[in-house]
Amino acid sequence: MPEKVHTHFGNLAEESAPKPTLATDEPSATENAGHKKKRSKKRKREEAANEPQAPRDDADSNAKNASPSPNAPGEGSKSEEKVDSVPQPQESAPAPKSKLKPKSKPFSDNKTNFTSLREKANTLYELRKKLPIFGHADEIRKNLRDQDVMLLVGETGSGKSTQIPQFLVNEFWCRPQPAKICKEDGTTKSVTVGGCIAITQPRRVAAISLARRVAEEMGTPLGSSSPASKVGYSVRFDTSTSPSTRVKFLTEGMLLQEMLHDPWLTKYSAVVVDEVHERGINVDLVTGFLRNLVSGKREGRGGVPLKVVVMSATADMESLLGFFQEGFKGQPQLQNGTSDEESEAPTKDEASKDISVCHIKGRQFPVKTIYSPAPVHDFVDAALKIIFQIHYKEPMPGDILVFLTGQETVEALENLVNEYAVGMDPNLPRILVLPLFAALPQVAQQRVFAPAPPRTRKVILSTNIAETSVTVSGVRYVVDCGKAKVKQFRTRLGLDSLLVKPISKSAAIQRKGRAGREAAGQCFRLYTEKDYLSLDETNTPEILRCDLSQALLNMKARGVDDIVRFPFLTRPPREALEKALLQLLNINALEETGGISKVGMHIAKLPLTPTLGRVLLAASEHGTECLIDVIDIISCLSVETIFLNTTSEEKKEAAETARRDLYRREGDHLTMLSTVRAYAGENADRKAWAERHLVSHRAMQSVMDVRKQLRNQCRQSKLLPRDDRQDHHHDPSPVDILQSFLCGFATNTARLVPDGSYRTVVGNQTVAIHPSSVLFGKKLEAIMYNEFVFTNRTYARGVSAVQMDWVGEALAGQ
DNA sequence: GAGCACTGC
Repeated sequence: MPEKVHTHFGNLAEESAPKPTLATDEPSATENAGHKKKRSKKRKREEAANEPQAPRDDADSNAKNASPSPNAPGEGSKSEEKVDSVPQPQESAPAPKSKLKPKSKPFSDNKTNFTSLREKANTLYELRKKLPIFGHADEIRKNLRDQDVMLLVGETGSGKSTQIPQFLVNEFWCRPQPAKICKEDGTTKSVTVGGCIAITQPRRVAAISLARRVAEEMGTPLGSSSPASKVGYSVRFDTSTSPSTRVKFLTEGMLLQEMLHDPWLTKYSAVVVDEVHERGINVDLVTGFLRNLVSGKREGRGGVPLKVVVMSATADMESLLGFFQEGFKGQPQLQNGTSDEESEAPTKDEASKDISVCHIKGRQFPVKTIYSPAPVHDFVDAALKIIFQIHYKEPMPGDILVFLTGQETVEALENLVNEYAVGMDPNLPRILVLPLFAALPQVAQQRVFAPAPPRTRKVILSTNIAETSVTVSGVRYVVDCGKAKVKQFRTRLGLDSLLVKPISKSAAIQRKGRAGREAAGQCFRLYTEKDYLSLDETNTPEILRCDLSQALLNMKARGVDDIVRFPFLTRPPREALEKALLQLLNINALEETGGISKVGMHIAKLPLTPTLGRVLLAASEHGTECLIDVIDIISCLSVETIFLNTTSEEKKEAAETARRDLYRREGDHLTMLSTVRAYAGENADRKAWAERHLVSHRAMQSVMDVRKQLRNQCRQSKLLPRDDRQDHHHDPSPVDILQSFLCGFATNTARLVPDGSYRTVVGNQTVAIHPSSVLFGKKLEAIMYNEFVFTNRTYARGVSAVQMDWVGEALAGQ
């Protein structure tokens, strides 16, 4: 029910703003109202390589968001850093005959204009010198000469992500060191340790664009474009490095993968863990492994130290400091026992006992905070008032960024602002409303980065995507509803909940900061100061909010037998750990003793959740054809939803008909299979095919990437024949496929009860088929589902019809 | 009758 609320903010006069009667009289302004289906939705955000975004005037975030393409829209709206673009090599260019380096990848050094690279680097150097971190270079170098671990608090805009690797790369300890390592049989082996710096990032876009930026600053070609390239990156499906790579940006997951093969990280002299405050689960694993590595005897590195820099934007350094100190305290004194005398590695034992801490101010303009004087019940309505208040009162230029909770509230407010703007004083500047959320099609997202037309104020209505992932320039006003949707895994129910929750103080500060990137700004918080003070300090780490089975299997695969003694940055509750262990036992990934099984080892190497990995192995027992089909389905399940929502009514009709030949009565799994097959079988124009069927072309491209990766892996592990180049035109066997899935998802099943609803087989919970399912509204004996999610009610997503006796068998088999 | 944000040999 819409409530009339008075949102009078500070001393800002309200009378000049139009009275938003619409907002208060119109129920649809609320979170659950119905301004929906106005636009095509559900498309994954463009991958890094195609993501043009406006550059910014601070190097740090500029690099993280900058467009890879020199001609991308949005680039150059700020001129400060706009320099002649460096020639960007194209991966697809045919290999020219190069006299210089015949072994090099297609891209030739004779095309790389080193002079122009150097010139550009010189220009950039002038800008680098102005970064807040630049004056700390010597201090940072000294810290890391003396100590192995450094914690660095660098506020946004300090330039830490781009500059730290450059400060360190020419240090003596960063050179490759000859070392001898003891092998298990007692013999020693001469190896080279170190030489490279790894910098981890939570997102692929950031990893790629930072690499590009640092390459420019260092005046070196990027990645695999030249064998002389000193800067590269590595993200899933896209690794670009050269034999000369000294600075490598990678995603956290990628470093974990590298550690699975090289637990001692022998390639690296230093690992920089960036954006730790975001606290994704992978950061918790990485820091845990790194702590063991730096505080241990380094025998696998021949005693050569590994420098670790942990960087965060928020000042929550005490817990990190305590975490690493604990590691040094608990370990035996470093005796450098296995290192050899010729090694030039510093042998200062005491160095590894200490940790340095460095604090760098950000470069930020002041932002004035204005709180709501009274609690706000309808933040869409409150935001509407504030938007027009700002627009009427505040001078141009100055765009408005509004943080909302989800697509629904974004679209509701979008409609209200547009309706309202019609009656606005024609002498006022115009308002351009721009929605921004991850499911928004790429083209629509890009409109946010284009500068506003003359005499127009942009009003960006965003989910928390704008908090970290995306930077919009031109913003001077932030309106913060104080809430966000958070996914939380509830261990006891095995249920994922997506709920609107208050944000943390650090998120509130982050949102506010978005107003002060280019000039002084204002932040309107749609909650009281008292509410602010009662917020949690930091975001709940992901490790406390997610299913731990994959993380635990990962640890087991690395030989961490005693999970309880693993150094967790934040220790998950015992119950969550036990649940995950039980789940791994159920799918036979662990032995009864708790050690990893052969099956588990196999699953751990797959880029899949343990359950999906188990399904893949089960399918291989049903034969090659079943495995091929199950890989197609699993590929769909590991990307965002592949079906787009229909835009207009007429289009909907046509699309529904076109899609109907893809639908399978067995359920979503076989529907996905038929979709992948049809898409892969389309040789003429896959994009047009996808459009005709209202299937997300982007999602399908990811599906094909995953499919290729999984097929390759199955070939390597001999689950698939090496020469399966023939097309797989066999008829799928739904029974084999669904029974394979039941091997992983036996507990994700529900049966129909007499009142027509479904109850879970384990736990007897009520569950409804999600409206996105092809089985929505159908009554079947029993269903199996991939996800059990709570939003407004409990839903099963990724649903297929199964028989109760299969479920019984599958449960018995566990 | 519905979709916060990320990510992986």
